[in-house]
Amino acid sequence: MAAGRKLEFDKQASLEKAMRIFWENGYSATSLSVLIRELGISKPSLYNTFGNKDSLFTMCFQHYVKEYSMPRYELLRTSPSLPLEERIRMYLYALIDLYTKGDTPKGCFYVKCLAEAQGPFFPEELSNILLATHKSYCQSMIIFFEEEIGSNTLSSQADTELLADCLITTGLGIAVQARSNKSPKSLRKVADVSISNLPI
Amino acid sequence: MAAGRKLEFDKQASLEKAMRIFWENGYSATSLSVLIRELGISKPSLYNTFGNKDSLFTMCFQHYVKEYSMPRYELLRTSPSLPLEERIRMYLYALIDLYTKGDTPKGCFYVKCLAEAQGPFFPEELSNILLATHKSYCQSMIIFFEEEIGSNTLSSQADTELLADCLITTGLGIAVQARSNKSPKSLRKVADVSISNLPI
DNA sequence: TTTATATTGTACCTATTGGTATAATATAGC
DNA sequence: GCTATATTATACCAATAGGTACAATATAAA
Repeated sequence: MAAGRKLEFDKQASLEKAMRIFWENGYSATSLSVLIRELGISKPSLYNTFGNKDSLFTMCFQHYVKEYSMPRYELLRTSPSLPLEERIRMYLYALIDLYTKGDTPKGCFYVKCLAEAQGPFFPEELSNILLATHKSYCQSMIIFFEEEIGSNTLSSQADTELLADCLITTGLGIAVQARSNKSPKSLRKVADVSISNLPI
Repeated sequence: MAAGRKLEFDKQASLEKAMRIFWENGYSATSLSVLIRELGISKPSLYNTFGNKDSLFTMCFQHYVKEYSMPRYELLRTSPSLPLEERIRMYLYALIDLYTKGDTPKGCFYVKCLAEAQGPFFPEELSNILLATHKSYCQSMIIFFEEEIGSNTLSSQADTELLADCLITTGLGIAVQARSNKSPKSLRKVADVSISNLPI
């Protein structure tokens, strides 16, 4: 173990807390003073552990993708015996639950980041990370559908890029609606219609 | 005419400029100093004409709804001889053009506002206005579909609330995708799928 | 032409922003 | 127990935030 005084707080727990604050308020509206007050640590401790505001935000975003987005995305591959349509339903329903239930803020942190990015006063490096992540998310959704073709659960005629775009767009729209207090019940109905329409 | 010195700038033109700045950057990331620099007016002039930052933002939002959202929404009622499906397509295509083309910022100001609202540091009065507007937008979309039933262009069995939710959710998702640099071409394809799926 | 009113420019206000220097404090290895 | 290292608390920094007081300036009505 390295010499020196020990950290007096749990780094992962603090990251989770910070992420929820950004999730609720966005990057610009979240100040360092609020962060240190809510995390219960001092400013130098925050800088010592997470770098500056931008790098903390980046870590929060990656934490969200890893711990919140990815597990839902992976529902598409678990239960491979279920029809593709039903796995997509599981995926969308899980997103709806995430966006509307539990003790986390309403809506989707990922979508909030996408909405906030790209302005001239938003740090360019952060924008690049957010957009690159979204691009790779879209790409992996395409790959998912290609693999479905490979395992004969999807017609080889299917337009995988279109399918990916449709599914992702539905998820994004649902996220905005959830943030605006739409009920999970009505959003599940929307998801059902969206699924029944997919050209699969 | 009222006595006193005349305004040295065009109030409507300034409102449009301010709206585009908010559209690009959101409420929190837009500072008064940027606004007065870009509008080319002094701070007291801004306060004299538009109140404070919050009331200027509110005016910008209402300006957007009136001048940008509403005209697209009304495309659903113009050309009543066209099938409902085709009018919905016109509506969604017009939104896609707005979100991706022209000299206005990418994406949808309305969606950006919805995404930013409701945090504890976002002025509560603004949140209320944004959410109330969204609610009434959803409501008027329901009414639109009810009127379609009345004019026999939609089955009386149709679930108007579900139809409204689906159409609006699609529009919101497309707005986020547009902000994230998706091409209008691919978004039109998504819109087409979404329309072909509508339970009409 | 005076007078009442409206807009302007300059200068200023307090509070908060993101970020840091410094010194005290705690720990692990020797 | 000493020493090197890591974390802490306190205090501070310049820059900017939203907002205003005030005097100068321009205008329309009387």
